[in-house]
Amino acid sequence: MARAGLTAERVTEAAAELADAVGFENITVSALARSFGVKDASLYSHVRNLQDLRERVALLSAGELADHIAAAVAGRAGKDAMIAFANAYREYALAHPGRYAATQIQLEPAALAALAKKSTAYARNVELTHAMLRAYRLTEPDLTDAGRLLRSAFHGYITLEANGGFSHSRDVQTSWERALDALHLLLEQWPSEPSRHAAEEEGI
Amino acid sequence: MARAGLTAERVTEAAAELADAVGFENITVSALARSFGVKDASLYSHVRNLQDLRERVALLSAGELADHIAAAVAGRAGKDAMIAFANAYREYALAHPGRYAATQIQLEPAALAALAKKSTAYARNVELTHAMLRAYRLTEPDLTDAGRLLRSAFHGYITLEANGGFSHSRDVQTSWERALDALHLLLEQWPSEPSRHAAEEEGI
DNA sequence: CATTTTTCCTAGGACCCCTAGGCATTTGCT
DNA sequence: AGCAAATGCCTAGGGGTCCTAGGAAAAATG
Repeated sequence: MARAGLTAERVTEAAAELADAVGFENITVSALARSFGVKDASLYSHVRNLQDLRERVALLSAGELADHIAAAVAGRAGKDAMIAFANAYREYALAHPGRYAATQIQLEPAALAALAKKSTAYARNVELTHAMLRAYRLTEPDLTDAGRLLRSAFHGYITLEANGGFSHSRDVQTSWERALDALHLLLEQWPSEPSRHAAEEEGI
Repeated sequence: MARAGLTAERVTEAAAELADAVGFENITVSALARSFGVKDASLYSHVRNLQDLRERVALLSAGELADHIAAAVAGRAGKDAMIAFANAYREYALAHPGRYAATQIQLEPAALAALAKKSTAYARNVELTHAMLRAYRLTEPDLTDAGRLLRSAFHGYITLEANGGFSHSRDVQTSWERALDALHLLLEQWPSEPSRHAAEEEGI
């Protein structure tokens, strides 16, 4: 019988496709085997187990996401860069929901270490965030704090949007653009110290 | 043989416990049955199927979350209310990760409609957000936009935190407090129109 | 062409979801 | 209290998934 020509890469790629189609949580070794016209046991020559498969999809996707963002941000600075970053991030997440979900799982330290040589897609994402923020002249620890807030807002907005969390009639695209305007403003005036006003009102 | 005394409520409650222990995605009818010392087929008298069980946990949790927030916000206004809201939200999510994850699934319209009489926990959460924001004197559509950004930031921060997305050494609690300060500032100066500055730079 | 390696297979165990149908316990009615 | 009805939990069983062990055929290597 002619062989299917499987490799770890092809399997991972197909798993990513499947994830986008049915959701990352719902990918299954059986379905993957069916899509190759192969018995499920055959896949275990290329992938250790389901968890391993998921981690491979996660690493693939994180790399793609970083590439997509890097391409969008290249040559831009300041607000332009921030907007481009945010839109690239959202585009990828909405176009590839399964892959994006994959990037959110926490990897085994082993999996991370094994792929450290591949310029860890994960670290790149954090680097990209920091590079983008440097235009706002923030220094540590503000850089980390602002980066966390920004990534939280992006990630939160996109997952809520994708899960139907925004039931209101207000247009989602417009809200997104307004959110980016607001975040830009926030970065320009990042409060370097906890507001004194609040501290006074708190104490008694 | 003595009966276990199951009801839909007790089963749902136990499922919520289980979700907090092993993760919402990993709750299983079998494990639940074992925890009651009962065969798994027995649970299907109280719960239609696994999806039904998940929806029940989601509704239970959404109600608890709304209660927790409402209690924290009661009697507060302005920044106090915003901080209390945010901290209550985060507390619940970190203390009950499985339940919190449950609140993020999208419910069947049928499930929502069936529970509409129970003052839909979901609508209450949106209401609470809007009530909190009214102190900032925002009007529609800014109210919706700001609410979406705020919920996104909270949700995003918490899920990233829970999934180990903040690997940096900077203290997570401090970052959170700084994020709340920043968001307060943002709400006080919410930009009612897209910034003209950006519009000029965009065009050519 | 012979040997080694790789790819894919069959067989099978463990766990899970869910349905059908039956006995036993509890409840409600007279 | 006694009896019927409703309910709670059971056994039996089918189908799906993950994964391992060991074998056969194809491909790669000498």
